[in-house]
Amino acid sequence: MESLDLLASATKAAKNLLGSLLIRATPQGIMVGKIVETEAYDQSDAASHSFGGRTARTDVMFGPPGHAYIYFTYGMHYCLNVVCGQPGYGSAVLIRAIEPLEGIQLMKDYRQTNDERNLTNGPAKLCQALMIDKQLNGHDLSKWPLKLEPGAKFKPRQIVKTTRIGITKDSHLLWRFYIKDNSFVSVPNTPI
DNA sequence: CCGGTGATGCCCT
DNA sequence: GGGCATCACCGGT
Repeated sequence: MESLDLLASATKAAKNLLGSLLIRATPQGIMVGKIVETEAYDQSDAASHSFGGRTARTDVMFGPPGHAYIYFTYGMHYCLNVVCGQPGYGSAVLIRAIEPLEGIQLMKDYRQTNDERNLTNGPAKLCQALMIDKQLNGHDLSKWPLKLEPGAKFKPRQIVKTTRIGITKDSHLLWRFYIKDNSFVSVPNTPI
């Protein structure tokens, strides 16, 4: 996982994570997806959960890189982040969308839909598809049952850099990154 | 296709 | 008690 350079800043790690693979094992089978959309968050940034300091909820964000920070929001949804940066500094990369590669029928079962385009094109949708919830908060992503592995590399011209979704503070920052022309991106062509 | 809105529970002020 | 790193559904176009 060294090649992902997760000790880097959140914005750099967010770009590095594009194309890497998320691999999930459940009793029902294995699922694999390629990360196609990410957002960076760090403690200098008012939109970040780590802004304003370490709390019980955000503790994992301040821990070692390569672990999963999973939070619960809007009373019903989970979202997955990959912790990055130096331990002690609260930063992470939100995984906003993946492209389903393997175990697609299982993802459809967990999502209770047959619409492949709508399976994993959003942070809460991909958690539901991969059966990810708070039980995996703090999990080391080099280990089963949820692994992160390096995958395809993308050139800068293949990566779109734009504003983050669903925030109000520091909303001008261009801290969202996605793979150009990939049909599993949650919100393509955001006007800046 | 698009914008508006209700669901629903936890955390922090 | 307010606000939320969201989603599905609804109605008008």
